[in-house]
Amino acid sequence: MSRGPCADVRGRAWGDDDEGCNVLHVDMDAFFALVELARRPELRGRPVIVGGGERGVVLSATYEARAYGVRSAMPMGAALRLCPQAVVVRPEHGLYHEVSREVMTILRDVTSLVEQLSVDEAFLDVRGARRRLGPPVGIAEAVRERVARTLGITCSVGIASTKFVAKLASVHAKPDGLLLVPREATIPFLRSLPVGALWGVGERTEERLARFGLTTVAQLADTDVQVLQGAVGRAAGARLHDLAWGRDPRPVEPTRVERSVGAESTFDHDRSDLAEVEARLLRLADQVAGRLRGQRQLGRVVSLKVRTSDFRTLSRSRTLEAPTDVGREIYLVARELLAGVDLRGLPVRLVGVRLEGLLARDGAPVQATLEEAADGTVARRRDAEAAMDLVRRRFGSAAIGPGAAWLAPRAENGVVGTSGTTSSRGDLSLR
DNA sequence: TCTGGGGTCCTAAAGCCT
DNA sequence: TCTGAGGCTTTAGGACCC
Repeated sequence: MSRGPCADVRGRAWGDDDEGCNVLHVDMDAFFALVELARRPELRGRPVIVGGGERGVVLSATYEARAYGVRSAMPMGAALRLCPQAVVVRPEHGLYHEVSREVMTILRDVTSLVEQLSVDEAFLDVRGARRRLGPPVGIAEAVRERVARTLGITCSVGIASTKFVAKLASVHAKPDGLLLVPREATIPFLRSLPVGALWGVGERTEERLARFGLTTVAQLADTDVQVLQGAVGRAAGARLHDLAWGRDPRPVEPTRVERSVGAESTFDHDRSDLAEVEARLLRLADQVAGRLRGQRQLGRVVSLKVRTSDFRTLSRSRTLEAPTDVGREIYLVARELLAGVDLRGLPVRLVGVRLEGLLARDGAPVQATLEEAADGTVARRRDAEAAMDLVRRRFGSAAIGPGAAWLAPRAENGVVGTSGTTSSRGDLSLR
């Protein structure tokens, strides 16, 4: 699923000296698609696209589909025009997370220094594993063999002295391959790449750099850092210059702290009725709160995201007096933020809510306001939602939900100054 | 062609405080 | 008391990654 550079360096040997090359980047090949093939072998050899939905995009595609130009994040319509004979499979995220957990277990058998980047990739620091398991290339081969044998899917591994170069190496090893970039080959390897290969250079930055005549990493490396900073900003300019010279001191971090938790959803068709948008918002707030409680975390900043039919994205955020993990509180703030957004009369395409400023629940104050704390409303609400968590764990996520989603989405004790009946009780509905 | 959902990080403006 | 500088925080938005 990585966006790969297109320089013709694949298959070139960069040497076999692994001295100081302790970082492995393990990247699953066409992860979702190959997981589907593993359980449906009759699809092997055929172009398969995982994605779909009314307004979906390609989440993953087999290499047979990619041969027709199908890429991840491409709208399904466009993908099917390129490859009409493709088999479309609806994603099953629960399954992919399960397989992902098994992959990570295999990786943690090698070393405890595993930094999971996403569902399908991870960095390993194998410095300490060398004595037990041998050189990094052997470790990488063993990992690839075990993943293929036990899970029936393939992965590619990049080996280098830094995380960034290991990641680039795995891209060039794809599919089902392995590439070592020795420490002394780092600079020539990097200089052979286009600027788009650098971490943090997407479409916009690539265009901006091109206006300065910079299209290759070599050109970028030879450019004064202040010129780069003028082109792409202070932080990005300095970082790109460092990366172009192979400077990347970031260690492999097995315990990364999450900075935000959010949920968003696109309507199957754009909605003009605000009540429908609010109902979706309530469901999302409930989801986010449930995840926060599951992680024993609280969030202090509620952030709302709205995308209108013209694909304009607006965001609003508010810092709470005290952090929360209560869905109803998150919903009420998000709804107020929504009321303050000028939609210019356009229908809503997407709505999302995110909690930022996370902290561990243990020891943090949980009341929303002094008044609510005094009458125990928030504590009761929190208990009710925690009870819903238990029901969901036992009977599934569809078993219970916040009732106001379809009962009376705008009737909230006059908090937002709307009319309608009020409901100060739990609003729980068993489905 | 018509663009998902989960995130992270950066920038800039504005407000507040010292 | 007024003013300005500088730092910090909040907010909005953009770009990027998988």
